[in-house]
Amino acid sequence: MVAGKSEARVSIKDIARAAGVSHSTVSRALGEGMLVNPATRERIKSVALEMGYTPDAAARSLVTGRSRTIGVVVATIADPFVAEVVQGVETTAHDHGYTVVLSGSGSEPVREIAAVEMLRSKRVDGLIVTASRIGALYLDHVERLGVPVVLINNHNEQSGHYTYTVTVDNHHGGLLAMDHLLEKGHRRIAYVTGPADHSSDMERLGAYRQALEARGQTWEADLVVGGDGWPDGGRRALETLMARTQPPTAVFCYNDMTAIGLLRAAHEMAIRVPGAMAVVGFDDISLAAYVDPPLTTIAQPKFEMGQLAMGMLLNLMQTDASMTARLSDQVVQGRLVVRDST
Amino acid sequence: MVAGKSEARVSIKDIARAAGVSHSTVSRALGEGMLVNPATRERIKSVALEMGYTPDAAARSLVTGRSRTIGVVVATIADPFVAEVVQGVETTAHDHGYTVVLSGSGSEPVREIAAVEMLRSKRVDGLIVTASRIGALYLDHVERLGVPVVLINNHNEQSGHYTYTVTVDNHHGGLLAMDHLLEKGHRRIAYVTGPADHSSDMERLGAYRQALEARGQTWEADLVVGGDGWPDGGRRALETLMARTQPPTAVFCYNDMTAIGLLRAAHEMAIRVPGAMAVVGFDDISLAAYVDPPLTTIAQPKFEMGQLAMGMLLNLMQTDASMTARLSDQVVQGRLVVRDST
DNA sequence: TTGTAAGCGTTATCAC
DNA sequence: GTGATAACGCTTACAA
Repeated sequence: MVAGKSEARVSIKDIARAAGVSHSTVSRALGEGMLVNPATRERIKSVALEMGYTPDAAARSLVTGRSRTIGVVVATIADPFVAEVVQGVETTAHDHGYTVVLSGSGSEPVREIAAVEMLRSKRVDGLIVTASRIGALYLDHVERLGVPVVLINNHNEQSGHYTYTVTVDNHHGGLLAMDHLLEKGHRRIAYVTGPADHSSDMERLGAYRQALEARGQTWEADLVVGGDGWPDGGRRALETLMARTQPPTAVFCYNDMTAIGLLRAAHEMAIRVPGAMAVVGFDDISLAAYVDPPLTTIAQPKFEMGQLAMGMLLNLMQTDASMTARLSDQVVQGRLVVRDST
Repeated sequence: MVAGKSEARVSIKDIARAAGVSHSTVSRALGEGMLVNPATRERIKSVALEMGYTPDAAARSLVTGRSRTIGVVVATIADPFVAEVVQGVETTAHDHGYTVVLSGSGSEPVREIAAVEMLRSKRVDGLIVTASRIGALYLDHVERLGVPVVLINNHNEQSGHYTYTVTVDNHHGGLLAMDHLLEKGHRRIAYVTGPADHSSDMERLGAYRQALEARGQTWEADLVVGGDGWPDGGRRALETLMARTQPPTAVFCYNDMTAIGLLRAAHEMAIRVPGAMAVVGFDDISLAAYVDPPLTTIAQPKFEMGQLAMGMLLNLMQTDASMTARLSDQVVQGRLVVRDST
């Protein structure tokens, strides 16, 4: 508690007074590339340190027009996949002097709009969005922020000048999963979907169909059942599947959460995995290795995707907005991780 | 894309010009309780809406001295427990017009200090911290922010005027877990610790010992083994435990992550759970119900704890700093959730 | 190399 | 009820 707990905020002017210079000299001395007498610069710096000075971001932002802040919009941070991506974003942001404003939407349009309005008010320099469904209406709202936007695992249906994407190659990943199952000899394979209208779900489903057709099989509508991206959806999906006249011997799930719920339901219904039913997920969330049996899945480089998204955003933010040399959307590859569920 | 995508930011002055009033009238009209002619207020409001006006938080913050922003410092958002708490914080914050700045420290002191410096610069109005270990040095740094701080699941060793806590009753929770095990007839019960020096770990361990002693048993140092709060720590702990001359028949784990790793190791070592070994965790993370066997655990009201912490912070922030009617630290009770691992 | 002055978008204090 | 005017803390021409 000793000293240092000065009640009053110390400003650049206070330092100027204490160092016997003008406040603009202080500003220059504390800045990077500006020309100041090395001697006075050192003096000013030490005075600043002594007085416990911290620049006021708001004041700086007001004049520079840049906040060194980015917004991150997620459906819910309680989704393990999202959390890992955000960690990648946050780490990279901090390494480059950017601050992250987190905004959960719960997928509710109202909250999403409110969140964007708040970010607009905060004058964020960029935006990273991983909310599950990016409606056209919402994207329009986002575009009006006038700042670069990077979407993670979402298709950029409407190609604005400002929005870019980082996505896992869902088609490739889906093929990896299906080929693995097919190679294991499975012929009746089901697919459990994710949340409706999510582009990554549609692509994974597309790969599912294509893999089947490539083997001369036709996909049966009966074997594609709806999930929601959460364990309960997987549990219900299995119940539906087992009620079919001819249940599948394997199931490819939209994501690990779905697969994990399905695994548990299988256990309760005394369906041996992988003996009676093989299951593969998508994401490779950290707990996938700890369920029983450990889950075979398509690993997404989550942390790296966050880093990549933030890296793109950094580029977009420093690039002169007029220089519209369109960066290319980034696609990363998933990796098949074989564990014991197949 | 139509209209509306005005390149230039529209300010209060632009509205004033368009509405034929002074900028201060606009400010009043847009504000809540100020007296303005109802007619002009409506006119101004509609002009503002039409022009797509959004107030500049930085400018406002500069003059009011409040940023309507709070900082949330976590060790890692990839911890499911943390993520759920943060969700509670974020939801409540947004409901009250506050923005959340997220800062991950990775438990590295350097990053933690850097994070605090950044928050200081951003002039956050308050801080919520769930980083695992709050060293005295760090707390000192935090205190110098001069804003209220709420610690989650951390003891407030150093009682500053500004720091309060929200904690689960670790002792009670630990007793719940132990009593459950004891009632099931277990006599050789082990405890797997969490990260070193974490107050919640020490309290849970304290409860472990007390429960044993209350039954006239002495606790054996051999049965308390070190974990780290993550699955691998649990796995290693079980290996250590099974190497003892007389292994335990039950184990109480610092948290669910630890328990889940231990469960997996048990499976691999062909140790039947709960038959040969009962295990109970702490936290009730969402996946606890999905491992095999579903984990018996002490549920913490994570979301509510986040809400509570944010609620306290809201109080502290609006309360005149001088009015030091010390709010009391909040302690919430855990709940025993019996599943199949015991 | 340094100081003076203007201005970023608000709110707040005065007069009128 | 409304309009000047002065801050808030900073960066950035422009002068000296």
